[in-house]
Amino acid sequence: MPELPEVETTRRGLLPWLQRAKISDVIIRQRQLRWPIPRNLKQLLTGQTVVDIHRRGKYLVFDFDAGHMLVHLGMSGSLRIVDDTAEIRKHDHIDWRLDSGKILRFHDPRRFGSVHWIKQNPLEHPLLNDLGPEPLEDGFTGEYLHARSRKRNAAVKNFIMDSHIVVGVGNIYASESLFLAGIHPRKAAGKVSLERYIKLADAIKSVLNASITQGGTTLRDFVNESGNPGYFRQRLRVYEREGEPCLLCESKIKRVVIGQRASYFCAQCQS
DNA sequence: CAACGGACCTGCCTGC
DNA sequence: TGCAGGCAGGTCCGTT
Repeated sequence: MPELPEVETTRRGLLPWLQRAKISDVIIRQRQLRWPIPRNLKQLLTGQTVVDIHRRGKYLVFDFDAGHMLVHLGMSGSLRIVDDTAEIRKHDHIDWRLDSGKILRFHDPRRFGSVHWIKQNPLEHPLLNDLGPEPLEDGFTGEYLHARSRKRNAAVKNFIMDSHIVVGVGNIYASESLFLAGIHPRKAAGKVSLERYIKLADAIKSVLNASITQGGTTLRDFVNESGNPGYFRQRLRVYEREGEPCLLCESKIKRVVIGQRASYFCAQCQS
């Protein structure tokens, strides 16, 4: 499910409900996610107050006085604010009960999501300390992509989906960005020119920002903190549009598999 | 190192 | 109706 825009949408939606909220209880119904939930999560969090919520790549970082909780939504995860009257559905794995009476509820059918605890600097967590730059921040440029890609033979689509190169670009936005930049997804990363990487970096920023504005993309599972979908799906130019006309040249959008992931592009507009 | 396939899971859709 | 197979917003890990 969630790529950067969906995680950011979740963060923004949760913040007003969670900032300065105190955790009164933690209920864990399923410990086996991508990694087991820390056994002492309940003891760590009960009585703690949420100070702030940040995002690093696709991780949400919840700050408490005692440390930081990291949450990854995997492919199908979502975090919602509900109250006591909401029925507990299948795959509602964790509830964080708040003093306010509200509940933060983690739902994840595929269980690729995860929850972690780190006492000190969250950026030093092994899952975060080697991540690439944030695509919406200044350190992310075409020059950077060009420099990192030299001698790399992998498809440029795989290259920009590598979180050690740049975070937050998943399968949807990789296809969308490459379309905007006019680059064929199979082209070797090391053979893309600086000029085109500058276009690509701009395309990534603009696609991610546009999606955040629409509350993200909902293909199947994604819902925001209120249980509502995102609306960027209607704006997708190539993703899941196989056989439909390219919005620029009207030739048929193609679907191919690159690195075991579906990839969509226009053979006329992308080279 | 870089690249690739497999692994982790469930649900839903298609076709026989 | 049932069942097998394929596919889905991720990403770590082990093997080449």
